[in-house]
Amino acid sequence: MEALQREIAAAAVFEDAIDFTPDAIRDGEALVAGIDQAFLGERAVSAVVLVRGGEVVARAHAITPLSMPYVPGLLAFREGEPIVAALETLDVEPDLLVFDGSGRIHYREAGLATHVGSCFDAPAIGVTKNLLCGRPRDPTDGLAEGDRVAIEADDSMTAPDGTVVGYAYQSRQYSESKRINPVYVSSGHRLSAATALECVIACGGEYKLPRPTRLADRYADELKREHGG
DNA sequence: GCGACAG
DNA sequence: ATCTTGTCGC
Repeated sequence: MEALQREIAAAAVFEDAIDFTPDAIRDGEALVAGIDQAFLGERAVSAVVLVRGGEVVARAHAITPLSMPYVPGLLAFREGEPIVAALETLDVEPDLLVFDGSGRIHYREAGLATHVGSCFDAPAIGVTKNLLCGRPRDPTDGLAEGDRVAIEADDSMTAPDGTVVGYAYQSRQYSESKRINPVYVSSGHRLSAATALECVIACGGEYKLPRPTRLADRYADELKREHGG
């Protein structure tokens, strides 16, 4: 599986190859898909929420059996197929896919966002609440809202040491006493690290996670309740 | 052997 | 991710 990830990484494009801009996302000229999952025993509940100009345009989901356990570094093999099942029920093509998982911030530069984005050859971004690997260029605690810190490749990764593979982004910061952790943003496919971050910022949101991801998160919970849990 | 690890 | 009540703060 590691070998396959290296192939996927080789096919992935970590440069801008998109036909929209972050501003287009703000202006409602781009369709963004937020993707997340919840679990029901040995079944995955995959949720997709399509957002345009901050408004929900459509939702799609799929409940499928899981074939693999969770293994750090191999998340795409567990969640990839279930997510594809949900994406296939869409009747429109999103301009951008935003995943709840890493993109290039991955040992072999092949996180969930890279894996699925590359398969669909669609622009993709990975957003996580915890850092899988890589090293922040500067301390990430105590950042102010809007701050960003580059994440560089470390020796646990195949990318050349020091390569900027993503960013820690302080999307929210309420008070200074009880601090919130930043989110980690990385390109999955057809985006540079910097543009991926700009796209996430353009997605907006009132919470820590970008709006599309947050909405998919809640939709997944809603589905989970409906189907027992 | 020790450390470290998305969801 | 998931199991889970109350609770502190804006």
